[in-house]
Amino acid sequence: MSSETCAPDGRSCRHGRSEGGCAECKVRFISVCAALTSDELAELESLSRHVVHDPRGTLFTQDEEASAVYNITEGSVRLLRLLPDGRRHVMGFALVGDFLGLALPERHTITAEALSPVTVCRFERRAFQDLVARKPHLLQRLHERAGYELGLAQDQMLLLGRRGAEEKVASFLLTLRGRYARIGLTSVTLELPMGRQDIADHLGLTIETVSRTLTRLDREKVILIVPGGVRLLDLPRLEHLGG
Amino acid sequence: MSSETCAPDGRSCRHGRSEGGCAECKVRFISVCAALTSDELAELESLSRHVVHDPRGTLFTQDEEASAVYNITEGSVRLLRLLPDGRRHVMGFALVGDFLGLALPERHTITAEALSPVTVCRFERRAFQDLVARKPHLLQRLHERAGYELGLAQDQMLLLGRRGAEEKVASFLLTLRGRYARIGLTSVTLELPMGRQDIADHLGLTIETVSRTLTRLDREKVILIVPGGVRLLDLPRLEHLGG
DNA sequence: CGCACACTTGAGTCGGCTCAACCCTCGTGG
DNA sequence: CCACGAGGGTTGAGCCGACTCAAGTGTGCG
Repeated sequence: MSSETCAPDGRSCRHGRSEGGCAECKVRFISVCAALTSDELAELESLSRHVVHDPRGTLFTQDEEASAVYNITEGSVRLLRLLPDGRRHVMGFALVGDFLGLALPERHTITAEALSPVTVCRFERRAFQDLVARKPHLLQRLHERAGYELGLAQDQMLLLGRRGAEEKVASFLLTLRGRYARIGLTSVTLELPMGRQDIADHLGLTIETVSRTLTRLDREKVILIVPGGVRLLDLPRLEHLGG
Repeated sequence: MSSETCAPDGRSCRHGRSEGGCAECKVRFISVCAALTSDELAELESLSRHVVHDPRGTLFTQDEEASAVYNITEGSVRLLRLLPDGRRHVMGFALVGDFLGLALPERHTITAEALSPVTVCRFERRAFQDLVARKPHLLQRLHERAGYELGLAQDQMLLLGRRGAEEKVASFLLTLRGRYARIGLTSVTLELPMGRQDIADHLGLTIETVSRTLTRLDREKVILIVPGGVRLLDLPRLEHLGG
């Protein structure tokens, strides 16, 4: 574990060279890296640097210049936008294997904060951009991924426009379940690394409404609230509620 | 004006070879085409076919195989998603210069319907994809555009999560104004090619609430409702209301 | 004229928000 | 060991704004 210059609040960030290397990386086949040959992977690896963030640490901040792009190899991240008047909206949550900054923007449009201990594969944006320019099929892959994100954003808009707190919460749980499944996590118990306030800000509800709705679903034995998550007891019913 | 096979409802669609050619195209410099040299433009032009849609005509439908991508050269389009239960949500509106299908999806995730007489530059998806594969900087440009779209989607999510009908409507008008400005249309009068129901479905409101809100803004002399649009009378106030 | 369609306006209801209190867990320190 | 406080979560009472339902007003068109 080296000790280089780090994020403003030094406590929330440690650096280190990749250990097993990309070849053994657990997100090797679920992330954009899957588009690369082992040669290219080696090249990518030389650009990468593992960074660990403590919970509540900031990966990057809205409007700040985008100096790097990130691939999450461990932990969960919340992505949010702040309004001038102080209100906030949680655009989404990034999980293991998710790529942050795939639009390769000049400036970040969102803030990313660690929800748990988070490990990311960090690439200098400039270097990464150069690599992309030389590897069209990597760009292709990034673009596909961006299309997927766009689809998620559309789903989310639909959800927000759709009224009904129950519908929103049920749909949120199912979506999260689907995303976990996509990366090979199919436990009956759904981890909720984010707090109630985050869920509320994500769904356009208040924390009280989220809490009440979850409690009601629990009372009706659709879900079971457990520490750190929920157990999905009655999936058909949940799907019926969520659309 | 040739007469080839056409959309299912023949009345809403006519084909024709580009007239002035891409070089004289009015969206030449505001669309993705701006990334191309004149040589490439010629190549692109050979793939293109102008198609005219009557109002209410369908350009393409959600879930259907994406056989082509489109560049709008005239008119406005509404983009919507249908839910199994019949509810609909208007994801957004595409204006002159907008590119449809830039994620190059296998299947369309949305339905596109003409709001007015619409002319598009239509490219077979396969051929277009081949061209993109040969021209990395065109892909680059598409990807940038996708990033821009993602930003718009985030703005829209923020808007939907934010309560307050007035805030939503004001923000919608300002956003539309900004988009018109971006393509060189800076009239005081804002064209609203979409109906009240479309605005409502876009903002997660009901048609009555949209109507009432516009009426109130009119009464308070912030806007003036005119046939086919609104005149923005008190921009500072509107900006204050919309954030 | 009469119909269709888009939009407006009004009255009453209801779901989620606001405000406020309370509960529980966990870490800290006497 | 318990007291304490902080933070996250839950629960309750009342209110308010957007929805629902319903009727009315245009405007264009055959």
